[in-house]
Amino acid sequence: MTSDDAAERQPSAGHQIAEAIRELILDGKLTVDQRLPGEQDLATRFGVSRPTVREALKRLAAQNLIRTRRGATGGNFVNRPTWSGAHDQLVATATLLMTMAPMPAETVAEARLSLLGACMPMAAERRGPEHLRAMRDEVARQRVADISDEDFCASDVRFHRVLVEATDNPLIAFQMAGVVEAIQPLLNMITYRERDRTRIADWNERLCDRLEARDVEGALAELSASADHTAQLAARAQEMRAAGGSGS
Amino acid sequence: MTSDDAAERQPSAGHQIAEAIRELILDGKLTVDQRLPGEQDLATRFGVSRPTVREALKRLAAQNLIRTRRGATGGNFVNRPTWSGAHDQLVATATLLMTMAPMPAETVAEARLSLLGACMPMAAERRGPEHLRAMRDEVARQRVADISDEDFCASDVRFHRVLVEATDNPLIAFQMAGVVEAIQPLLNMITYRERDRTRIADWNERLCDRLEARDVEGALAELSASADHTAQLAARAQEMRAAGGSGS
DNA sequence: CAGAATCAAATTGTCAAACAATTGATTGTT
DNA sequence: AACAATCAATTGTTTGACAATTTGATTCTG
Repeated sequence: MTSDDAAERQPSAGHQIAEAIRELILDGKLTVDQRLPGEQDLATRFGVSRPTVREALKRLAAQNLIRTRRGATGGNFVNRPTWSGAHDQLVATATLLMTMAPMPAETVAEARLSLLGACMPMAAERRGPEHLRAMRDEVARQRVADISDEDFCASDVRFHRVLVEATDNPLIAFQMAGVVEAIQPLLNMITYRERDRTRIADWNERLCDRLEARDVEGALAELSASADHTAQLAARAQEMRAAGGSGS
Repeated sequence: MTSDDAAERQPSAGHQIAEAIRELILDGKLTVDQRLPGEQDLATRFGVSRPTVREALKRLAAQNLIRTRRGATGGNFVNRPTWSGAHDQLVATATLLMTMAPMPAETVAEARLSLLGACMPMAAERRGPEHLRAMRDEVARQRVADISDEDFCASDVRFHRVLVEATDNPLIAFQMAGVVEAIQPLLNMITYRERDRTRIADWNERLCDRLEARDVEGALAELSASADHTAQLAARAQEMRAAGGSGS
C-alpha cells in the first residue's frame, strides 16, 4: 500500500504535518477560531523540531487556513474562510494561469460571453439603483479622453464587478471572480491597444440602459455584440502578429 | 515610507520574502523552470537566516509556485502553472468555503442552475460520442439499486465533469470546477438523503437525450426542472430542521 | 579503452539551543 | 480605584551543526 509513496517520493516531514493539520481542520476536528497547541508542543507531539513544525504552519498560513499572533495569548488559530479571502485566492490562481499559460483569444472571449451571459437574467431582475449608479459612474470615467490604459482597464473591471454583484448571489459573484478579475483585463489588453475604448464605453452604457429597463434579451444582445467585436480585434491582432509583427 | 508598515502591522520577514519572490515570478523576472539561488545564498541576499528563507520558500511551495528537489543539481525551481494544479487549488478553495460558510440552499441551487445553464449551448453543439457514452455510463451506475451514497455522489460529479468538458473550452471547464466539484456534492448531500436518486438519474438521462439531439432548449428545461425539484427538497429539509429537527 | 563501482560535492532536510520581540496578564504603587 | 511597571507566554529569528539525497567525477577493474 505504502509502496507508492515510498517509490515515488517521500514527502518532507513539514509537508506531512501540514497535511495532517489540514485534514483535522477540514474534518472539523479543529473548529474555527480554535487555538492550535504551541509550536513547541506540536513539535514534541509530531516528534520533530520546532523549525520543522513552523514550516508546516507557514504552509497552512499561505493557504489562509490559519493565522498567527504573537504575544502572551498568541498562537496559531484556525481561520474562518471568508468570501474575500477565497475571492483573492481564486483571483490569484486565475491570474497566474492567464498570465503564464496563454490560450486562443477566442476561447477567452467565449468563456467571458457565456459566463457573463449567465448573470444577466439575475442582474436585470435584481439590480438596484445603486448598481446602475456605480456602473454609470464607471462609464463616465471611461469616457474621459486622456485616461491611462491602466485606469481604463481598472474601471472596466470595476464595472463588471458591480455587474456580477447585481445578481445578489454571493456564490455566483465568487465563481465569476476569475472572469471579472483575470479574463476581463486580458481582453482589455488586446482591446485598448486598438483604441476602441469609446466603443467599449458605448456598449457598457447600453448595457446599463438594458439593465435599467430589466431587458434581459437586450442586455444579452449587447454583450454578444461586444464579444463579436472583441473576437474580431483578437483575430486581427493575431493576424498582425503572424504576418509582420515587427512592422510598426 | 516605511511608516505604513510599522504603523499597521509588521509582516514577518518570511512573509515579506515570500511576497518579494512571488512578485519576481509574476513579473517574469524569474521564468518557468528557472532555478532560484540556493537557500544559503538567498539568506545572505535578504539578510536573514536560512530557516527564515525556508519558511518563505515553503509558503511559495504551498501555493504551487515553486517545487523543490534535493541533491547536487537540486534547488528550488519556478513551477509552470498547469490546468490541473489550478483546478485542484480552485476546488480546494471552493470546497472549504462550501463546507465552513453555510448558505441558503436556494443560493446554491440558483448558482448551479445559472452557470451550468451557460454551458449547455456549447455542450449541445460540441458534445462528441465519447461524451455521451461517458455520461450514459454514469447514469447506468446511478441506477444500480444498492449503490452507496458516496458512490452515487461521485458518479454525479463525474457526470457533470464530462458535461462541462463537452463545451470543449478549457477555460470554462476551469471556471466551472467550483460548481462541479463543490456545489454539486453539496446539493447531492441534501438530495440523496431524500432517496430521490432515481429521479436524478432520470433527469441526467433525459439531459443526455437532449444533448444527443443537440436540443439546447430541451436541455435547459431539464436542468431547470431538476433545479426546481432540488429547491423544493431543500426547502422541505430546512423546514424540518426549523420545526422539529430533533424529532427523529 | 570501456564500463562499473566508489567517492566527493552540492543542496535541501532536520535538529538543537538560545535570544529577541510582542502582547496580554499580574502586581505593585499612588 | 486607577495607573504604571514588571512578568510570563508565545511566536520570530539566528547560529551552527549534522543527516539524507542526488549528481557527477574519479578510480578501479576487466
